[in-house]
Amino acid sequence: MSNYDFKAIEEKWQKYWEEKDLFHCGEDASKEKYYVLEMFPYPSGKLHMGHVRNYSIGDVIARFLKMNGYNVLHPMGWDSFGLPAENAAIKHKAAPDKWTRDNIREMRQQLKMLGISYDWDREVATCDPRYYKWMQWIFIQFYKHGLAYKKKNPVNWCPSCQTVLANEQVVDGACERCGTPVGKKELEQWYFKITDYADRLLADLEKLPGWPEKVKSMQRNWIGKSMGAEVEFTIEGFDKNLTIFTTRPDTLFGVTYMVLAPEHPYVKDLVAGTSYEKDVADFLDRLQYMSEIERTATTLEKEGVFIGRYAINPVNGKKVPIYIANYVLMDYGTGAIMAVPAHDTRDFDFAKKYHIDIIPVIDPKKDDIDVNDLKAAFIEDGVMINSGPFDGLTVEEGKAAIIKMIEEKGIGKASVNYRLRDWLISRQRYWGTPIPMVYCEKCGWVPVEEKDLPVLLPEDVEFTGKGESPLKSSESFMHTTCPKCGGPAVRESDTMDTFLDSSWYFLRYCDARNTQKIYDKEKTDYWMPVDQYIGGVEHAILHLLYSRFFTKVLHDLGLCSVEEPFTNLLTQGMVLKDGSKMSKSKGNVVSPEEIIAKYGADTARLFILFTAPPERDLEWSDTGVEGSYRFLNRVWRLIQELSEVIAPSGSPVQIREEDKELNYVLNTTIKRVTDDIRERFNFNTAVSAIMELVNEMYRYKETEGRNLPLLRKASDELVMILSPFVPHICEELWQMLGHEEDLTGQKWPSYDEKALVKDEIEVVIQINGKVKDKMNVPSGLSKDDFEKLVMGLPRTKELIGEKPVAKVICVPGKLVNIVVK
RNA sequence: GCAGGCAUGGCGGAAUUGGCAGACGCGCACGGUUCAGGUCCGUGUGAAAGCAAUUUCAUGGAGGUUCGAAUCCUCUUGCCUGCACCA
Repeated sequence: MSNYDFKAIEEKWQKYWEEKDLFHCGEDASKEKYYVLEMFPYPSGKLHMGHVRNYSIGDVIARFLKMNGYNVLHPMGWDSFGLPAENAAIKHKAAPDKWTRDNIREMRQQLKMLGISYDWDREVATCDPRYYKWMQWIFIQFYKHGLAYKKKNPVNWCPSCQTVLANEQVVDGACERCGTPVGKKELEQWYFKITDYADRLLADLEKLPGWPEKVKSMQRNWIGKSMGAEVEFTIEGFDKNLTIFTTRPDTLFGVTYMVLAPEHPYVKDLVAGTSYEKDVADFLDRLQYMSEIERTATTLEKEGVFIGRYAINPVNGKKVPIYIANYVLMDYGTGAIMAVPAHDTRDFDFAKKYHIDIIPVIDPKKDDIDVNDLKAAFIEDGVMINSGPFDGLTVEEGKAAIIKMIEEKGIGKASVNYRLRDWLISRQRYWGTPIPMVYCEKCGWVPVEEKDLPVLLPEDVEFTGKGESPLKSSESFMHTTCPKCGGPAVRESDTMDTFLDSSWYFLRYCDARNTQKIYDKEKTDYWMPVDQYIGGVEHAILHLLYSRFFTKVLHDLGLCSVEEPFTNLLTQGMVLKDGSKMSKSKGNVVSPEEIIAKYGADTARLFILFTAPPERDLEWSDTGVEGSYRFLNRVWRLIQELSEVIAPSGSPVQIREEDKELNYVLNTTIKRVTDDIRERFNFNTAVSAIMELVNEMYRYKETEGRNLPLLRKASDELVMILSPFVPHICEELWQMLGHEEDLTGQKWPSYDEKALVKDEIEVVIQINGKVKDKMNVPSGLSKDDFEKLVMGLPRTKELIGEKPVAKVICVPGKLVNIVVK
């Protein structure tokens, strides 16, 4: 009897898999393909438990499907551009390149220690010139198709990271990375035209039944589509019309004032030379001292000033005052609104404060609301009033009718607005993909020619951490010639947002070593889409939205057949300790290294897969880990003992009466595990089922005259169905059972339908829906026979007693419910 | 405010189509093995009442549909997540 020496076993099999190159895959038209992908990590240096969870889940799926005959693509790589490497460079004077490569080496080693079945031949690192060459190539395709443009705009600026941020990277007014409050800065930057795809990104969410509702709803929210109308108001004594956006054209007759965003370009001209000029300047001054967070807080008191001008309502010719106010934002809609205090909460508050008229145009038709003395804005459905020819229409009808009218009169049109902004992709940082653009005095912005890619990151740079791209400090990098006219030119010194790098890596995996093209389209056509994508819900908006955008653009450019990259998405829960996320600052980190050293990778994997279903948060438990370790030892002892006595492999199995229970448990377990992995990803219940089988085998092996061929079959199949979860110990046990070939190449066991049916089944007898007794009856009876049998039993008669039977409900094979008066 | 999700023993969680609530594991208790501790093996373990057979209660709360509800419907409470002066 030997002990379960996990360390030796895990090293042995990891080496074996690597030497045999067992997880390498290629296109094979004769097999059904399956692309399983886990979100690639940032190489911070050490794996954490969240990684272990992510990759263990993916590995169960990959190994299971491989055993089920699928051609499985399961790659891994590194999202290796980004700030930490550059900060390390500033702090320790270490080259970002070396720092990153060291970390990758270390983390690759740790991943191998977990025994995840990756095809390492497809490994990519986004900081590798062989990868970012194609990133630059994609940028140029975007540029050539009008999807990349440069624009001067107030942008989000993180004073700590010393770089700009995309809207998506600003969380609660602070930097997503470091938590520093974000400011505004006027800068000329590169943008991607994601707004061109807003409608498709929204509509195609309907094509993703395999995504969690939560993620789809977050994306819908983020895209923020509003249907409404644009209406033009004339301004008294001013030659330009004021265009507003509204979602409530039906309330157009209830407009009592207008509001412009303080930054609205008209404001200056409208007050120039009037007595209101000073009021407006004072108001703008006050706003400037506020941070973005204060400025946009919902709790902020609504404030504004009248600017001395009037607009004319185009539908009734009414003259209404124009205000500027803090609650109207320049970067949504047209930066101007029509205010209908009777039917908008914000307008109502503002009108009350500044004593502006409130004219109801929607009648609530409710007794408890007096239309002419509203206590609050009425924002629900009702019937139009005070609206001339439109009186009597419902809100829905009114919207359509008014839009039709303004379109006919040429004073407005139906319009759609999105919350989504174009994607700001420039970063004033070193450790990212250089933007392959050159500026020439004569020709303007010119893309670098394809033959000159990649534009390599220079090494002679200074890391100051001061607001300007370090690339600027490299003379040799900056000065170049114009690809168009050959004259002197300078390079773009900014690098790309690292979210670009991760928006197409799943395509590159399909043909990761191609040096001639971004990839061979035939290969992506074979592998794409990703059948199962797995990662944390924190990427629900950023990464997943950007990846969908890239896929659609590449599709439109004829580079990709699919329009959606990820068919199924599994968002795994967090790994918690003492109720909160593991973090260094809280001091509640359990390191994977530590657990692997103490119990082995198989125990770590088993614990994580068994303790909670994948979508839920997982509470770390030291005793739970012990339990998983205990179970593996139990399996080890069982198979070790049986391997010495059981019949040889392939012995014919005869099932006798006394073998039926084990045979039943064995077959149901295979069915449960198969279904749990394939249909539901419920690894916790799959493991439970296997534990029950092990318990039954322990019981059965002590019985007299045990069936040795059956025990052989049970042992083999137990090891096989356990192997996707804990592959190392299973390979070892498989070998112990006398098999010459490795377990990884085995075919997943099937179950015998006949063995799933017992001769006798336990049924429940209920009186008025309450369980009164249980009894065994032969299985496979018809409904009538079953009812006759049960009703004829003395025990049933006893339970009914003297009471008259009103009804009998009979579910064959399950229960009989007798309703008595 | 809007949107999405969650709620089951001391704990993690099961219950797949409306059909035995609490599988499996942790923890705990008792017994065996042991010089002893650990390991391992066995038994028990939702609550309350009872010597017991058994009975009653129980899936956040209140109603409802149904022969039958953790599961379906209505309302409600608490928690988590996302968005938010978005016109």
